[in-house]
Amino acid sequence: MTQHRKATIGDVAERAGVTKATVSLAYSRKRPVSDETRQRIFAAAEELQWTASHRARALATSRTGAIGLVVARDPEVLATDAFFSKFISGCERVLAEHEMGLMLHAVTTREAEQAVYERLAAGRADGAILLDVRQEDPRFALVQRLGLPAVVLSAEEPADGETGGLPTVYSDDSPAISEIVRLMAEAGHTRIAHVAGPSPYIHARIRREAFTAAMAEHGLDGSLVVEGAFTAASGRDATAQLLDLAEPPTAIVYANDTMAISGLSLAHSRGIRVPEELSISGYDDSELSAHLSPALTTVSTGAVQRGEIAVRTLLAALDGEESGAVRADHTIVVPRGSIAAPRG
Amino acid sequence: MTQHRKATIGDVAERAGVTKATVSLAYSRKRPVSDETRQRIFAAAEELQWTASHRARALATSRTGAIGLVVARDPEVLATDAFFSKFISGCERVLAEHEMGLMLHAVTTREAEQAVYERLAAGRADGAILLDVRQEDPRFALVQRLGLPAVVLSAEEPADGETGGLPTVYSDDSPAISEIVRLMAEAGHTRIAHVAGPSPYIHARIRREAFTAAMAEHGLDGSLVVEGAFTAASGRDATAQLLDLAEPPTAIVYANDTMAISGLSLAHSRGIRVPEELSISGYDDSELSAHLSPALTTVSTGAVQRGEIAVRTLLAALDGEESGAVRADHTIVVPRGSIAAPRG
DNA sequence: CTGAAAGCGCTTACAG
DNA sequence: CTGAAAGCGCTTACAG
Repeated sequence: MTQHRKATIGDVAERAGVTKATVSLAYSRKRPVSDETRQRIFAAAEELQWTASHRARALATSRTGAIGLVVARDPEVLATDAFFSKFISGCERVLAEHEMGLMLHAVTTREAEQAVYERLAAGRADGAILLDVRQEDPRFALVQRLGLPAVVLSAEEPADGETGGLPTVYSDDSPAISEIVRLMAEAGHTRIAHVAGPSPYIHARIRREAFTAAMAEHGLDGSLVVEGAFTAASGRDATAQLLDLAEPPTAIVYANDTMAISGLSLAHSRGIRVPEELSISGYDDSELSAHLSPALTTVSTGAVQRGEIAVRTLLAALDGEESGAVRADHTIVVPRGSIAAPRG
Repeated sequence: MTQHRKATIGDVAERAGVTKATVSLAYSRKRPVSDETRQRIFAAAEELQWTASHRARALATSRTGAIGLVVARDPEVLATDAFFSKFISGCERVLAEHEMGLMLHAVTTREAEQAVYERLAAGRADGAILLDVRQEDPRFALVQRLGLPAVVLSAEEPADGETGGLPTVYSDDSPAISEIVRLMAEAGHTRIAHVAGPSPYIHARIRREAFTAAMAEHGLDGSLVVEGAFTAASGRDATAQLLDLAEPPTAIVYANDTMAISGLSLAHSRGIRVPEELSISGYDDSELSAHLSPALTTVSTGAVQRGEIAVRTLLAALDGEESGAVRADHTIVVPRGSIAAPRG
């Protein structure tokens, strides 16, 4: 009989000759339990192969023990973007410490996205992390209406009230872009282009603005910008467009590695040597970037650390702590072989 | 008052002048409810902004409404492997139809892996999908001991009892590899090498065996195999090793795109032109593969469809249906420009 | 240090 | 077609 159905806390209590409360307390340590009693309880649990039901615990504590992450990008992009899996593994690291889990949702439409947040709020998760934040992102209001605790991951320090009062983990993408522009400018490049990410994204906008600003600092024209979609296809197209110009750039700053890699490949196919004839840089520090020829100068975004920090911040918020904006300062340029002096 | 705490089914019932059971039934449609009553209930729910608590429902139904996916690969690999995100988005597609979710766990150690499965079994998920299956995978016994329903995703038709009686979704990786070898052999290549995945994985073994068998069919020596780790670094190293041979291969069959791309890049850096001097092929059909120069001949594995099928099979198993082994036949070769006749 | 009871918010037989 | 009640398996005040 005990063989077939899963043991419950009641079975353990009975076997140990105590009450359910005592069993619960023996594990949670929220109240002292005598050593002897504890031994009996643990032994009984062991024999019955009992572990507390997450479902029952969730109802009793009003805590699900999971946080939600919804990604609204195309699976193709997800696949090639180095950020997500690093970020997720950072999240997992700290979730595991708390025996919590990550509910991942991949959505492709706005309606699906909204439905997912509603489900998360209905008890599928205790909170959520908002990625790929857009200008005046409607999710800020949505999670608040739903009463779903959330932290937002941003690429710039949020202005007051910008994220609707949600705790924000941010890293400033600007300095890295400035440094790359500086590397190129100091190498002697004057015609430098930027292949940006989709403009609604804050991180894409920040990188683009940082590019333009840095160009100005060096007295260069920073208006040569083409908008890509973070995909290999768009990186290739944008690069073709730039190389077809009457006066093509001698250096290109890409907003992510995927676009940089397909751009590099396109250049090669046209017989344009990198970095001798064209300097390039990526963003994300994907594993591949280090193993290309030339290895790609890119930006490590500390995605793993940011995942850890984002989860810690969310857990703190769940415990009622106010955290406001916390800076995750792990963004650094990784110089490799894809930038050199321009020809002639 | 109703403003602050979330409304419960009891509040809705009271407002609609019915019992909680009727509210529940009005939504689940498990029993007829008169139109008029239903209207009143829906109106009350609307006013109170009520949605059923997943936590309470989970306890009452003994269903969590989520399935577990644990990936035991390095985040770096995850990041570059095109398979996972496609597979996950396939899973999501059908999970969304059932208003279910995906609990994702990234683990790096065997102990962590086991702990995660225990938590899943303790009520964090209704079932799990086993990926990256190894020979005599210990997880088969583990999930059975834990009473956790599971389906396994495999790269060959499972022999009787091989997966411990677990339903298996399989696709045969062999034909695609055979076809690639055929393409290379018919182009005139005789020294063809294989950069394999880690041998404990069944899919890596199958691709390797398929390579050797296909080579034999063409009367060629299929022993030139180097084992990689599915990473860019390992693809680069394996390629260097092969190109350093006294008689280097004229064609290389890689076990995934990431290794092929870094191999391609290494070849370029040595001034070896692809495909003129070296033909190569990948596996996975990553987005990048189509946008390289030359575009990579690769294998589309139908990862999205396999995700869908795996989840459907798992859901069927949860409903008590026997399914045994189901074939997911979506693996096809995607011919592109990276294979040509050998020189001279 | 431990017990007895109520409660978390649903669903599902059991009656009518 | 609907009501009243029990139950899912925990946790947490409340007593002692």
